[in-house]
Amino acid sequence: MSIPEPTIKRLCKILSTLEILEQEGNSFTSSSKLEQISGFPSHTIRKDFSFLNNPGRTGSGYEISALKGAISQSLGLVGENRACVVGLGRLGSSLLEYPGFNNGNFKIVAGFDRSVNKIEMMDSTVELFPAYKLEEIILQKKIDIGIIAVPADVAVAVAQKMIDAGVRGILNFAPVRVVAPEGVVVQNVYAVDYLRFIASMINQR
Amino acid sequence: MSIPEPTIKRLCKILSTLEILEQEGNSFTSSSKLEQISGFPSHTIRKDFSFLNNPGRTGSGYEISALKGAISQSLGLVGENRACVVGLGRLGSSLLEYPGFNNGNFKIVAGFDRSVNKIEMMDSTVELFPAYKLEEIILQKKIDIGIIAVPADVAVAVAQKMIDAGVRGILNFAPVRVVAPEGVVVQNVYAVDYLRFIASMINQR
DNA sequence: GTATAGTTGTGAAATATTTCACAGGTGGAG
DNA sequence: CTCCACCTGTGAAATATTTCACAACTATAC
Ligand SMILES: NC(=O)c1ccc[n+]([C@@H]2O[C@H](COP(=O)([O-])OP(=O)(O)OC[C@H]3O[C@@H](n4cnc5c(N)ncnc54)[C@H](O)[C@@H]3O)[C@@H](O)[C@H]2O)c1
Ligand SMILES: NC(=O)c1ccc[n+]([C@@H]2O[C@H](COP(=O)([O-])OP(=O)(O)OC[C@H]3O[C@@H](n4cnc5c(N)ncnc54)[C@H](O)[C@@H]3O)[C@@H](O)[C@H]2O)c1
Repeated sequence: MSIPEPTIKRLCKILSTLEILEQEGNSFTSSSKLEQISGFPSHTIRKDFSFLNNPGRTGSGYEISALKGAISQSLGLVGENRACVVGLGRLGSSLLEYPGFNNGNFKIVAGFDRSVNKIEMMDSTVELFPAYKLEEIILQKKIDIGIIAVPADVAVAVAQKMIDAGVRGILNFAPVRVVAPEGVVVQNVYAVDYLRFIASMINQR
Repeated sequence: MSIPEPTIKRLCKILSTLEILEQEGNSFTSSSKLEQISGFPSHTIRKDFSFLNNPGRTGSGYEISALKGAISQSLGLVGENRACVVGLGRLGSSLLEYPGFNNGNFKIVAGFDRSVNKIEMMDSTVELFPAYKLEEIILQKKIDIGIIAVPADVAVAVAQKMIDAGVRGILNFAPVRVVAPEGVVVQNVYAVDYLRFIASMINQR
């Protein structure tokens, strides 16, 4: 039985929440605590968990580490998904050290910028390359996911190169709608969309 | 009749798409063209538009500027929503000049950072203030929406100050789940959630 | 004029998702 | 032990959303 998309999105958020709870020293939680933190109703959360295999124990709650495992497994978040960041300006350099990008199932294995100078000056734990090596390195390092942090006018071209080189997913921060062929998953993070959503909730509900 | 939330989110994205189309010199479009760009099925788009008042003309398509107006109006995106950015590091300084934040219904009217030095050195068209003036300026400039771009460990405190000062919406980029009382709309942009969503689509569908 | 290929808008049907209700379990206090 | 307050898991009901189908319209070409 396939998991509904709204459930997948909630599970992704809950996974982050669990990591935060764990960092704070908790090892158990419950659907009602998760409701308080995440805002999703507890019955929805329990229903979501019913797509997992036996994550909790009737009567007591959920053991966080087991729950994390069950969610990761059901979402197919196994193994190590390799990603790269293209465009090492303000946003891109921040993303290189974004906590959580290098935890668990993800690893940033390369950064790219057009400016060779910038690459040489930057000091990062991630290996950096000039932009013209993008396709070569994606193939060589078997990179699955490309993260776009370049100016809008070159974003589509960068996306095309990534697709040609065989990435299977793209996370695009540039204010351009990247489209991809069947088989490549794209998420466009267009910041103004969130502002609009906030404003529409403020102004009408 | 209130607009379904999935429809609202799609309309927000379509609005961005329309702006891009308009910049490219188009003045008409159709649901099938929008399908190609946005990925949403054309019948869903038309159904979404049925919540607006008469945006298009049967037979021909949609006039982009009229459509933009109809969407904005229905979403309550009227007047000028004033916003501020707190934390002017890499992400924050990029957000200050993010195109689209200062277009149409939004205006960034202030930036804040803890480092007074940074504020004095930075050169921006937006007025900048030291962080301790946050509440004062939010009140004075009647700021509706706060954007958080500070490190995770201070994000909750910053959010609380914003709430106390009376913002009605918060867009949080720090990897912390900000919770707010009824009446304050929060959107948490937790980048790793998108990576997880991409990975789960790649690995299972 | 007439065909043709496109278009919108929208009820109704088909699906998907959320909510409800509750059986049944747990653990701690007295 | 009993009581109490909490918990999960899940079918079934209620609701929300998407999809379909098509009448009606428009613009263009010939
Ligand atoms: N979605 C969001 O939340 C969000 C937030 C901030 C910025 N942005 C967007 O992210 C992008 C980057 O913003 P920024 O402020 O970091 O810009 P920036 O100007 O600071 O950095 C852009 C970097 O890209 C590099 N670059 C340019 N062309 C390139 C190419 N063809 N290949 C590789 N590298 C190239 C430049 O050398 C530069 O280092 C912009 O499109 C911006 O609008 C999105
Ligand atoms: N969601 C995303 O897509 C995304 C992307 C990149 C970064 N981030 C997050 O955004 C945040 C900022 O990242 P960054 O790389 O720009 O960090 P940064 O270190 O470059 O900048 C942080 C800035 O916040 C300022 N600051 C610290 N405490 C403050 C306070 N109490 N009040 C006001 N200003 C304060 C600092 O002076 C600094 O200028 C981090 O939490 C990061 O994890 C999110």
